[in-house]
Amino acid sequence: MVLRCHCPQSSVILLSIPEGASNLAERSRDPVAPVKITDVAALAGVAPMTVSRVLNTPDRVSAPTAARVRAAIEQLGYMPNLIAGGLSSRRSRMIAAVVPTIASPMFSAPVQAFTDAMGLAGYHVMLALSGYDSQDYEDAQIRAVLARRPDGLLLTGARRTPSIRKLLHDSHLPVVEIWDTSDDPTDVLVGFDHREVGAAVADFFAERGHTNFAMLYASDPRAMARREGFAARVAERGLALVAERELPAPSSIGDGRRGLIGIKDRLAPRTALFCSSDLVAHGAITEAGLHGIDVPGQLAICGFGDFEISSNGHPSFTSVRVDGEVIGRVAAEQLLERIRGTDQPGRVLVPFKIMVREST
Amino acid sequence: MVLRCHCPQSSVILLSIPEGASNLAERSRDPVAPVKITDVAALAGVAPMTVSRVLNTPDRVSAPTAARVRAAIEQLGYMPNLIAGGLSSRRSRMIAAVVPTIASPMFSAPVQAFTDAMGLAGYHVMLALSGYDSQDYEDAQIRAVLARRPDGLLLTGARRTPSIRKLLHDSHLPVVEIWDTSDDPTDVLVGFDHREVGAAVADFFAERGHTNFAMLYASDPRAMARREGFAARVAERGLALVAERELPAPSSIGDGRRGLIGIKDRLAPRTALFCSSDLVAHGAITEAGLHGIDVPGQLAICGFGDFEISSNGHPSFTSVRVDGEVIGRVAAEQLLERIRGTDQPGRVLVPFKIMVREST
DNA sequence: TTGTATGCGTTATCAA
DNA sequence: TTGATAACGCATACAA
Repeated sequence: MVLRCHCPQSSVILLSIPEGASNLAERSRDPVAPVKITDVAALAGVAPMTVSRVLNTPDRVSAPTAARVRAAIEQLGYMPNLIAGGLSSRRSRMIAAVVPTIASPMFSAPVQAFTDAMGLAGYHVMLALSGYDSQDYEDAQIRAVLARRPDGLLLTGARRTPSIRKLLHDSHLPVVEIWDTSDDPTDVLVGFDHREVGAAVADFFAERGHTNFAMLYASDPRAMARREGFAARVAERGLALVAERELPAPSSIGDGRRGLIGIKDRLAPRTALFCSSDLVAHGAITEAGLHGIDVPGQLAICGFGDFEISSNGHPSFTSVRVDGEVIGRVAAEQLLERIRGTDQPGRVLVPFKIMVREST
Repeated sequence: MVLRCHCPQSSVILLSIPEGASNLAERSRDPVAPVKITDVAALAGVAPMTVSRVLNTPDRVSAPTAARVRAAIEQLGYMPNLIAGGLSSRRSRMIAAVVPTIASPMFSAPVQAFTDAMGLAGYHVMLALSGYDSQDYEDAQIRAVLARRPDGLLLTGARRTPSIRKLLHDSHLPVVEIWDTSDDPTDVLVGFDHREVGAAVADFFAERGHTNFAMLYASDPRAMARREGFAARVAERGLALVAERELPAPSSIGDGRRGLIGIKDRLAPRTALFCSSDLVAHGAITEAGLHGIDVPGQLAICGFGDFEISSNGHPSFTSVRVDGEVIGRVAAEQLLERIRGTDQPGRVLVPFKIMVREST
């Protein structure tokens, strides 16, 4: 027997089946009755509520009773049903995380740290990927996860549509927004100002004597905010933005290479280029090398993200460091405090820092 | 007022609160009674069951009734409670994914593709990160997610401890294991044989006339399987493995650099190096350049993963391509078929391919 | 410290 | 096609 794969792009897939291996083929429609709390209670000779207490509030149970209950749990292999518990207690112990993608370190790092930190506190994280294409899709993802009755939400960015904002308000759910800032966040926020980042990079270049600037930026809201801050500061200083180019979001190394090709004829003899991510910067540096453009002599380059490639590649390149892991961990802390009701909503602004390396 | 952050490693965090912004501070302990199915039913003048049918099996409801119900849903902003629905129907419409990390493209790509594909089918994905440190921790993560009563599981690799294997069998849950293969998978499997990969790379090098081999490998089970396949094939051919070094898992570019330093004194004049990931390969190439070791003249290098840096960096380098997105998408397909009961368990072996570039 | 009664919001099942 | 009833498995609230 040969299994068929309905995946159009994967015509190259080889298929096979295990020979005589024992597996779950015999899955029945009538699964073994799973052990429930009443079974444990019966075996331990206590009320179901006592079993529940052993699991949730052990200090309110006497030691000998608890021991009997634990023995029964062990013997039966009891595993509490958190769906039922969640319905009853109205606390799902789940958090929904809505991020554009986890294919970029920009978001995989905070999501990883957030998931780890929430896991330690007994929460599971549901992942919803919103992409970069449409606000409607993000809104739909938020609505969809709300049907799971999460105990809290992690959202990316601080720009919400009015209907989603109203929905979140009415739900009274703790919400942490990351990777951006706003004067009027939905609830808690852990992020930084992307316009400030752009301005800081412009200042950094200007202070090193640059007068000609360029930018390669992805077409996502935050990359565009960095671009605006950069361009505005260049203009304030009366300097020249000689070239810029918008790239797809999220942008890849290849986009950076293509981007550099797109702007290279407009570069001044000594230009300072700000790239909206380290992947773009790496691509731009690679392509510059192939065209004999000297970095940093003719072209100084600053990336964003401080991914490992900026420091451990060769040549190393200057990049704006924002610690995604810290954002994820602090977001978890803040959300947990909101869930426990021990804290007021607020903004946590995380610092960014320009890591100066060989490319500038 | 200044909020304090309890995050020890993040002493550099600046804190502030929004001024006069409207947010969720007024979160009450008695949230607005959420709209439930009975409210919709009352407004539409039907039984709750009819509302449920409009949502879940619309073809079993007459058009006019369905229209009235939909109007009521719209008017009240009703959002079904999937926790309650899950308890009643015994189907949570959630899948748990247990992967070591999403910080590496090795796993973020399949998880992303899997999450997207399952989302289209109405499933949400719960993420559990198992790390690389201990089997016990992975087992604990699997047990923890089972308490959520997922409708299926995505697990990484094909090596399960006996107790987990028994637990999964007894649960009768569809399980898809990815990124490895086994003669005796738990249920469905979408992966490939890492020993074969190692052997194929050894063959590739040998056919190009190499007689001296080296390896840098991460200390995770699959990277070690690639190493075994590589070393075994080198031995079979009667050739020499002149140097190898184990690196932390997951390994970074920096690990690759340090790894190369560790083996460089033992390299033969013409050595073929297999690295367990493209990050390691990139680090090794970078470090080789700094030591004046010519790639590929003195040192030929092959990576694993075919991450973008292998093709779009400079110099480009040879790498083993395995399409993580395809693995994720096919894993979703297979799991959905198992959930629907329309397919038998089996293995899908995805192909790998050596992408030859400038480093060999 | 432990137990009892009740409800969480939905869907399976059967009857009309 | 629609409705009534009874779970689903657990935790809240109160009583003992």
